[in-house]
Amino acid sequence: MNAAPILEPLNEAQRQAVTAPAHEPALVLAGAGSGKTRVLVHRIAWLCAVEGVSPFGILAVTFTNKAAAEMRGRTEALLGLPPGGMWVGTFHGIAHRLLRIHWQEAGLPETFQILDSDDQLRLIRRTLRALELDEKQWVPRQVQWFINARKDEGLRPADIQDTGDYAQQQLVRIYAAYEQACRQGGLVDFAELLLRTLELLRDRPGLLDRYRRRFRHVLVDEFQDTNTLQYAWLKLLSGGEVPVFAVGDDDQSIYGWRGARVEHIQAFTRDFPDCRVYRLEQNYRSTATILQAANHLIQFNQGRMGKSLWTQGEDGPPIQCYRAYNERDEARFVVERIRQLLAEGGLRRADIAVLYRSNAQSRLFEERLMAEGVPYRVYGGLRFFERLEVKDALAYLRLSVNRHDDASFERVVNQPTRGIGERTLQVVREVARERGLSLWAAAGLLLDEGRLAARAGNALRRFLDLIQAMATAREGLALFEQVARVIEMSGLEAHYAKEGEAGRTRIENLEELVNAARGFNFDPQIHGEMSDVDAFLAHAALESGEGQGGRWDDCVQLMTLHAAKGLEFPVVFITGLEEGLFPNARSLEEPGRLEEERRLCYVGLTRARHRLILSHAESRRIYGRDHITEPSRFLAELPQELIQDLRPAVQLRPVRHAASRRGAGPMHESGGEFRVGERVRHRGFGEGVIVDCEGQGASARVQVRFEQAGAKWLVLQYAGLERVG
DNA sequence: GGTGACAGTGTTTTT
DNA sequence: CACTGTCACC
Repeated sequence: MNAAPILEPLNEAQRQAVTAPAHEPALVLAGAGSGKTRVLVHRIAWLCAVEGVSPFGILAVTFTNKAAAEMRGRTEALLGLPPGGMWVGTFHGIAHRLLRIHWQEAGLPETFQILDSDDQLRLIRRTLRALELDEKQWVPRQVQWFINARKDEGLRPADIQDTGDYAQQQLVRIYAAYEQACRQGGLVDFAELLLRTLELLRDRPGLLDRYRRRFRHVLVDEFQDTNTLQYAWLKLLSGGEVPVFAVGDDDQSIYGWRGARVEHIQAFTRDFPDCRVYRLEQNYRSTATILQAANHLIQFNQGRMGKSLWTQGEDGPPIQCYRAYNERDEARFVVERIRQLLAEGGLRRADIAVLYRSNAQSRLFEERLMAEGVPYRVYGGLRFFERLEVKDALAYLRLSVNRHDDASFERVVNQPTRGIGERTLQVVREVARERGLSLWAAAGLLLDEGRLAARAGNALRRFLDLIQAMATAREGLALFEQVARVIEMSGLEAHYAKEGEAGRTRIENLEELVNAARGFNFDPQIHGEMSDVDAFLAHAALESGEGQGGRWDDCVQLMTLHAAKGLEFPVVFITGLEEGLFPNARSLEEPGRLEEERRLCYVGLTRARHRLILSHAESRRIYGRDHITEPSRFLAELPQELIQDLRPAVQLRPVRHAASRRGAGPMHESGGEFRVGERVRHRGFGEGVIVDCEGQGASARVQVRFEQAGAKWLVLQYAGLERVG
C-alpha cells in the first residue's frame, strides 16, 4: 500500500517515530501539542499498511475511554476501514475483556460484576461492620486507599510482609475479609481487573504465550501515567518479544498521587533493551509566547528527561495577569474579560476555558456567569452513572440478574423504604455470615424457617418476590424495555416524585438511563458471550457516562487543571494562582509533590492556543474565613517580560449612593460611597484598602485590609471611614 | 421511618 | 461556608 498519506502529514521527528523499526521497542517523548495522538494513529497505520501487520495483531492501550474512542476513530479514518480484530481500549477495558473470555481460568464466576469506587467503599464499610471495627479508627476511605494501593503494587493479603505493626495487621485483615466478600458476591473492583489479569497471564504460561503470539505490537498512550501494576502488565505481555511503542511526556505527569510513576519512563529504556527514544518538540498548538512561558516554568523541575517546545508560529498576544482583591473580584474580572472577548467576535463560548486547582473554586465563576447570563458548563463532579438514583436502578437490575450480589442487595433492600429496618437486616447479615451465604440466600432461609416477626417477614418476603418478579418480567424484552420495566417495578419514580424539585431531576435521570440503554451498542468483540444486560452493567461501571444527558451547547468551559489535560482552547484562564491553593498547601510538604504541582501548571499553560490569562486574589475566603494570600511562586517562575500586568481599575471619584443605584448592577461591587480598591483611613486601625463590599443602606459593610491590623469587616454607618489620596 | 439539630470535615480523579 | 453523617425524637 502507498505510504504517502501516512507519512506526508508528519514532520521529520514524527516521521522518525512512526517509521521506527517494527521489531524494536520505542519510547516517544511527546511534548504538549506536538502531535502525540497523531503519531500513535499513524504508527498503527504504518504497521498495518507498510509493515504488513494484521490489525488483529495490534493492541493499543489508553487511560480513558475518550482517548480510546478517539484513537479508534482516527485510525479508522486514516486506514479508510474499521480495523477489525484490533484491540483498542483502556487498561481496565482490556483487562475486563480478557477476564470475560477467561473467567474460568481466572477463578471468577461467569457473571462477575464490576464494582466502581463508590460500590467498593460501601463494601468496605460493610466489611468493617462485619468485623466489628470502629469506622472512626478504621476510616473507610483510608482502608480503600490501602487496599487499592496494595493491589496496584500487585500484592494480595498473603504477600504483605508482617512488620509487626498492629495497624497494618488490621488493615491486612480487612483487606482479606474484603476479598472474601468480593469472591462471595462475584465482584471485581477496578484494581482487581488489572491484578487478576496480571495473575491470569503470569500463572498460565500457555495463555500468555498465546497472547504474545497474537499481539505482535503493543502501543501505549500517556505512558507517564502508568502505575506499577500497569507497567508490570506491559512488561509481562511483551516478555521482551513483543515490541512496545510507548508515548508519553514526563512533564505532564500529574497523577503521582494516585499511584502513577513517572519513573517508568526512565525505567522503560532499561527494561526494554535496544529501545530507541524519539522526541517530539515542535508544538502546533500554542503561540511562541505561551511556549516560552511554559518552557521557562518547567525548567524549575529537577530530573526531567529534557525537552523544549518550539513553534514556527507567531508570538501572539502577551500573557495577561490580573491581581484581584479577592476571589469575588477575580470572578468578576474573569467573566467581564470573557464578555469582552466574546464581544470582540471571532470566538465561540466553547473556545474559552476557565481552569482552577480545586472544584470548590468553580462556584464563584458559576454564580457570576449565571448572573451575567453567559452559558457555561462545568466538567467533573458526579458523572451520570455515579448518580444515586441511577445506581439504585442499576442495583435492582443487577440484583435481578445475580441475586447473590450483596452490595446491590444492601443498596436497594429498603430503597424506597418498604419496612425492612436495620434490625431485620442485622439478623439477615448475621445468618449470612454464620452460614457463609449471600444476603439473598440468608433472607430466604430465614423466611422458610419462619424466624422473623410477622411484619418484618412480610416486608422481606415482598422484597424477594419483587426481585423475582423483575427477573420474570424482563424475559424476552429488549434491553431498554428491561431497564424501563425494572425502574417501574422498583417504585423509585414514585419515591422521588414525593421529593419535589430535586426528585424531578432524579426522575429525568432515570428516564435518561432508559435512553442510555436504548443507545447501548452490544459489541460481540468486546462483550462476547455476555447477555446484553450484563454487558450494559459492565459498560455502566467502566464508562462513567460522560456526555450522557446534559446538552452540548456552545458553553464556556469550567474545569480543574487535571480535567483539562489532553484538551486545548483558544483562550485559557488559569485562576487562583496563590501559594497554598496552587501550589496546593498539601503538596508543599514533599518536594516531589511540589514538582507535580509545577507540572500541573505547565499542563495548564500549554492548554492555551492563543490567549492566556492568569489571575490570583490577594485575599481569599476559604471555609468561610478570609485569608490574605501570596501570589503563587509559579507566577514568579514565568518570564516577566512576557507578562502584562492588569490592575483593577481603581475608581477614584465617589460612586452613586446606595439609594440611587437600584438595578445598576450587582450589589457587591459597590458599598455605598465606597468602592473596592479605594484607600481609606480608620481611627483605630489606620490605613488600608477596601477589598470587598456587601449590603446597602444601613447594613452596608466593607472589608478593609489594613496595613497593620489585617482584614476587617466594618459596617459603613459606624466605621467612620475616610477616603485617602 | 422521616425530620431536625449537631459535629466533623474539607486537593487533584479515571477506571 | 457548605456539605455529609449521626443521633435523638416524634
